[in-house]
Amino acid sequence: MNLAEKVYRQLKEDIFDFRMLPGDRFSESEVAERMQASRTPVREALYRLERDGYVQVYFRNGWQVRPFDFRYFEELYDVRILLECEVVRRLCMESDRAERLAGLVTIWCCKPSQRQVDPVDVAFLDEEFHFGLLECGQNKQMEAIHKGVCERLRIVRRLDFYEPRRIQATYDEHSSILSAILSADSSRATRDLTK
Amino acid sequence: MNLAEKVYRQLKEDIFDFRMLPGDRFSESEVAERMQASRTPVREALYRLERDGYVQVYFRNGWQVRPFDFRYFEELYDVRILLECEVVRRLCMESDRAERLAGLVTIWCCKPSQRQVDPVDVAFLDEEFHFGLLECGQNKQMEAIHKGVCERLRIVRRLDFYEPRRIQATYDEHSSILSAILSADSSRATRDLTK
DNA sequence: GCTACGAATCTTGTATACAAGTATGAATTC
DNA sequence: GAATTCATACTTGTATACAAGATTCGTAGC
Repeated sequence: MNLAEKVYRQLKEDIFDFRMLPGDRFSESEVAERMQASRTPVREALYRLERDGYVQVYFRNGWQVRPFDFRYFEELYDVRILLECEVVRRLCMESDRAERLAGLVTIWCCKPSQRQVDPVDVAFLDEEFHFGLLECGQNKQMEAIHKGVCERLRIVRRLDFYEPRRIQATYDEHSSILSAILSADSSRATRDLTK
Repeated sequence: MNLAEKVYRQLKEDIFDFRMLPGDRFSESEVAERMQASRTPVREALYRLERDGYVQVYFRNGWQVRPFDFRYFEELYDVRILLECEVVRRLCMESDRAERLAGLVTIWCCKPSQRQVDPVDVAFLDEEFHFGLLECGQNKQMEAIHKGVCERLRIVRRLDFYEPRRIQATYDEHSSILSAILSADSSRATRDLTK
């Protein structure tokens, strides 16, 4: 793996795990020193993160972790739901949807005793659920866009699963969505997805 | 403007205008020499273009303009239509849609004698039409994603407008879509968008 | 003629040096 | 004390040097 790639991932993790807080300012040299690298790969990583929307550069005046913007997250959430609803609608018209959804069904439509309880695990599974839906959609570009949107939402979604009730609700919602799709009830499935 | 930014735009233009053909291989030094710059800004531009999906890098083995992939374009087109239909549906439920669409209406619902005829102009106006729809959607993130999709489609769309019949059809379609939205007929508007 | 091998050349990946602009803070002036 | 000016340190933007790996092509050997 590239050094630039490593730095990119590390920085993203630092932002997701709030080791670098929204609004924090920093310089390329600081990061380079912390990562034991030169400025060149650090700059590559930073410009990638800038395009991803996580940081911004000021002309000859340092970098900043993008401050929180609730409207931004709401809008992304809106796009995520739009894409997922579309895939669900299409899936409801496919005859082989049961096979395509098999993997998700075994994870989410399990007995209550077999449900995961660790917030970190559930957060991960939850993201996989939404990715899994898009994988059924037979449109790689839509999938890629959806993935990008989910990644950008991850920073706020992680916080959700520290309430046990949220975990239970997620299981209930996801199994409901899946059963709705299996019975080709797209309006119920999209309703569940939307709330 | 940055040198890196300039190089980025120039390269993109070169790809759009087929001065660099899909499948062409090239090196950073070649580009640097042609652009009268060093490899540093050229590399920044190339990595941006790679993330945009226009070129790809081979490990210590040069770059290539991404070859044509029709499935790729079809899928992007699918996403574009999905986003536009959604905006149109929402627009049909807004009471101030006439004002928001005013700019587009004056361009597209004009007398036949006032229609543009130059393919390049019409291609530009066409893209502006689709951007314009998304601007009415009140979701900046959706707008940005849509813009990215349209840009990636531009390379194939440019070719469309060298048929005069295509120009006339575009005017007819766009004015039909706009009038459908104005009368809050979302099913007709989305049907027109889809074909 | 065909294969194997190796040097030369090319490529990107990374580090570093320098250029150009920005902010900061101490000294100066009023 | 307040405002201004200027030197200094710090930032990113760019060019260049070097490292490490890939390819190519000629040559030796058969």
